[in-house]
Amino acid sequence: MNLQDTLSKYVKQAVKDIFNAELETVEFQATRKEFAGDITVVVFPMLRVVKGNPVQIGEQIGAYLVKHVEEVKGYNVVKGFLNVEIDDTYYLKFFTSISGNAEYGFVTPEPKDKAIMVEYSSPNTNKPLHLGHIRNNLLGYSVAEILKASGKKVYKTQIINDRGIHICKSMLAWKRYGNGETPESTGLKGDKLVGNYYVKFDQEYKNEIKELVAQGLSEEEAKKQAPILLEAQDMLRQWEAGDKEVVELWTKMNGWVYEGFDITYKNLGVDFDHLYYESQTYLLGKEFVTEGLKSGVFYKKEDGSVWCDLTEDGLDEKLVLRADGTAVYMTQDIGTAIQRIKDHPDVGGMVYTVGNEQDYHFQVLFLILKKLGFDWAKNLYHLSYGMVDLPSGKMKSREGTVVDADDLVDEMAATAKEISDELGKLDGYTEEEKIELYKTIGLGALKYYILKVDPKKRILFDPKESIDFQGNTGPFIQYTYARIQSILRKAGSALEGAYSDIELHEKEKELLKQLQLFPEVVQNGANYHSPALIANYTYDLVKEFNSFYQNVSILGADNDNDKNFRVQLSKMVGVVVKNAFSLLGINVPERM
RNA sequence: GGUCGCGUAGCUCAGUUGGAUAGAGCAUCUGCCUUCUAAGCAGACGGUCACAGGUUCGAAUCCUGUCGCGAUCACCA
Repeated sequence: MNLQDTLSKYVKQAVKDIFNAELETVEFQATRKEFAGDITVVVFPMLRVVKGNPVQIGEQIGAYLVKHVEEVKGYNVVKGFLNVEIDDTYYLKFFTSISGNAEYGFVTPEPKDKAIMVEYSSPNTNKPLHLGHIRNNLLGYSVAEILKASGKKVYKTQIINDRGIHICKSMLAWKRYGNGETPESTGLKGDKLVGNYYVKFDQEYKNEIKELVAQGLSEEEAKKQAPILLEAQDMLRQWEAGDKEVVELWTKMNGWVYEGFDITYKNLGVDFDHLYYESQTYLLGKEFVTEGLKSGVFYKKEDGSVWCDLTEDGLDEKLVLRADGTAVYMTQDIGTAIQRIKDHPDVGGMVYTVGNEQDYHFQVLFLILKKLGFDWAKNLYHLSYGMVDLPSGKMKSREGTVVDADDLVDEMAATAKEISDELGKLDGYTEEEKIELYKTIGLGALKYYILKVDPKKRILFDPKESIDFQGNTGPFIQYTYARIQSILRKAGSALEGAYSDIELHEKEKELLKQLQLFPEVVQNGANYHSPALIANYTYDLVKEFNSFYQNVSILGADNDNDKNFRVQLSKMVGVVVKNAFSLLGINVPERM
């Protein structure tokens, strides 16, 4: 039984014994720093069942707790707040129970429990990944790791949007203007090469529109009739018909893109258990549209298009199949979801990491899947996150106003190198070790910067104001970890030495309280799908440790008893920092 | 226009069952490296929690309205 449960029980008993009243729940909060005490009971809510002066009530309950609860050594009452002082032995007992547990805070999944599938990334295969994708990847990966740590079995997946008109645009532009260029011949990453032709297409398209407008067409007409667009649409039809030449080109260029993506994913440190390709799932979606037609979930309009009427649910009518029988986004997503459960029958729910611009789409998708009668449809969650905008506004691939993912990762590492060189603490490191470290720190800064903010809020990213390495940042936390490791390297026998009858320093007690919170933080992070909770917790822990470090001598303690305890406490803080950061996908260095 | 989300210090953000004088970082200013890593610590400065009502012993938090920003309302994805 934890402290709060114990106190809760005795507070209820006190109210019963003293006031002859029944208390439903007891409200607790952490005691503010300016008051003595470790945990605070809020008296006000009790006034509903106990009439009287809150201060007096607090006094009486406080006295009762001191008398009956071993862990309570004192109390004070301020207004309606009963501040309870807890004996050091309670905290020391807690520390003994977790010390040396490398998995502290993490829960091992039960094999019989249902798994969760987490989808993230899911790019189009016509352009390189940019900062917006980075947020998506970091969020999805982190939430998957947090769910795992909270005791769930997790599959990471994505749906690769590998078909459609956007791909044909790059293909056509390459065919027309590419002169047979390849990643090998140009030295470009495959996704970058293909992306260039996507941009090229757009330029030509715009030129053609201009010409047509000059010839007297309206802009709207020109946009529809530009020959290059018509040709791309023709290419899409050929692809759907299985035209050998088009499919070959499609396979080749997508292959280049995948090679490029793999490098980016590797650099970001994200991975997937099972990939899905739209080109392989959209047909299943069509099948289930037919099923839904039979069962009356959908209906067909005169022109042959198929719709779902959601007006009774407060939404609109939604198209699920075009009049010409081809699939739309929704068709494909229905098929993908069903395919995933077919492949992984142990999956009982899914998390979709997709930007908030698609909130409506997922509301509709989930509703349709429910209407189709899938029991897992009630466990679908749209992890909706805000856009990453630049000071100039939205990032647009076609207009080249994007922060490229690979470039940004490189720049972060370069900044880490600059700072590290200036500080010059890496004597004895080989060049390879240094490069690895710069990457760890640079990525740590980037990942923390993005993950510490609430997913649903939009992020304004100014490339001119580089990401900080001081204060509430990834490198600060990594630095603290390295600092702890430095102590442990010098600690010798104190790492294993016994200790007893410790009189806790205020800073030590604060650290122990903070350590106590970690398991709950992991669960909250999972429940709220929020890496930000983990990030903020870690920052608080590390801040507390640094204060301890600067105010209390660890290796220079007065006696071995204190020294042993402090070293082992520091080690445990390191373990939690490392574990917490692993949930954010951030590595920690031994030195920096 | 309908729907959804956001609005907290100059800037970036915490504040998740409604609780004490709203907290951090950056920036600005003061101190602290002959002692365990100063990417640090200790402190100062900085707020009509968008605005107006309401519920409550108590509201940044819940409800209503207003304003501002964003997204969405495609036989696009």
